[in-house]
Amino acid sequence: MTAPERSLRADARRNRESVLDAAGELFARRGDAVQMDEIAERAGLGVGTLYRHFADKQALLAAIIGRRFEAMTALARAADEAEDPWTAFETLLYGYLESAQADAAFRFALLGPEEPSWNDIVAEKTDFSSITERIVQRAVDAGRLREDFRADDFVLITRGAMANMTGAGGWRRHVTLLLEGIRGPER
Amino acid sequence: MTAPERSLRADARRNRESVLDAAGELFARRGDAVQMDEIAERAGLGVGTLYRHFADKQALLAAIIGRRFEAMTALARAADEAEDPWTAFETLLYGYLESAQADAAFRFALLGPEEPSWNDIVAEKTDFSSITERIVQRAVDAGRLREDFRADDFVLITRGAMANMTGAGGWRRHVTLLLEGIRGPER
DNA sequence: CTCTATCATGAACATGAACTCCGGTTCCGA
DNA sequence: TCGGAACCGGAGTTCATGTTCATGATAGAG
Repeated sequence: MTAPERSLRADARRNRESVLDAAGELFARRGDAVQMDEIAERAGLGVGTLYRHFADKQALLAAIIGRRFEAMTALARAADEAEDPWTAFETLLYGYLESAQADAAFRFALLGPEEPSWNDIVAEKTDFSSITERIVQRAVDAGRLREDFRADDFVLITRGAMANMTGAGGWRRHVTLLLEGIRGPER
Repeated sequence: MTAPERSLRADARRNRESVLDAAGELFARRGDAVQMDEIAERAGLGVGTLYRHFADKQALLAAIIGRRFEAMTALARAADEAEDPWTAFETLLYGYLESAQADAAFRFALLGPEEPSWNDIVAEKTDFSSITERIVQRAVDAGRLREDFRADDFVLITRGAMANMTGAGGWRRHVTLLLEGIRGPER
């Protein structure tokens, strides 16, 4: 994901961070629609500098999304700490969705029609998938999720909720409706 | 919706239809991404002719989406014929979603982040909303939908399912998960 | 302090897609 | 059959954005 090799001049490293921060904030707020000049301005740099650090817009976006996925992985790991399986699941689900709500670029990347890869890239770069699988399995084993619930279903409901994030906070309602169909035999 | 006024010359009317057909098919397949030249070529016309009939791309898109919404309204009306409330609801839901699956432009229009209006425009131009409300209410009254289910929730689950239409047929699974949380006290 | 490899800058360029324009064509009523 | 209003075509214009590159600045080792 545009790896920052070793020994970068101090100013260069600083600028790189500025770009990442500016892009992160703008992408989060307005998704892919922000333009390079805008990011440069907000970072207090010239456009050329952006291109010194990232090959093109796509690469910059990828870096940002990658960053978010790392945060998601940390979040999943934390959720997995909970001893109660249902708590773990709920923590993961709501944590994921609240993060998604705050990041339009992330949502668009996952909801867009041209996403052949993101979920796959994630699988290679992080162990988000495997942690999610474990959490789901724990909840299933405890009878808190229907028996046939799979990690793929997590993606499904996640996408569904994200699709309801424009406008009011309808996604919580969506999740509520889902939860009551998701719960297993116990309780 | 770019109303076809009275007395249009025969060739003009014919061409208008060609444009609508071509645009409908292309938009359905690839969404907003198709370009005007492409539509013109497929319709066997010059771009100029497109612009004679539709002010801009947006207007053309609006005409297409409007068309689909009329079809949706017919579908809802038909569903409402069923005497069993649950059958009516299911017919509407699956009919809606199957249509949506066949029309990418429609999906993008509803899922896109810049949709302040579509659902509102629909309310003004068709009575899709009111029919849906009636069908939902019938199902609620019969105890087939949870008591607090509202027409807004229909939009919610519909959006959720549409968000799962890229890739495999995951949307059916999504609906299944939802249904089992949607069903009311009876049965 | 010096020197140079590294970095920054932003006007200029490249690209692509929506839209316009007007000479040529066709329809249709009388 | 004829006149002219309505219509068509598609090359060219416009505009918006991503990307480059020649020039100037600077960090930081020696």
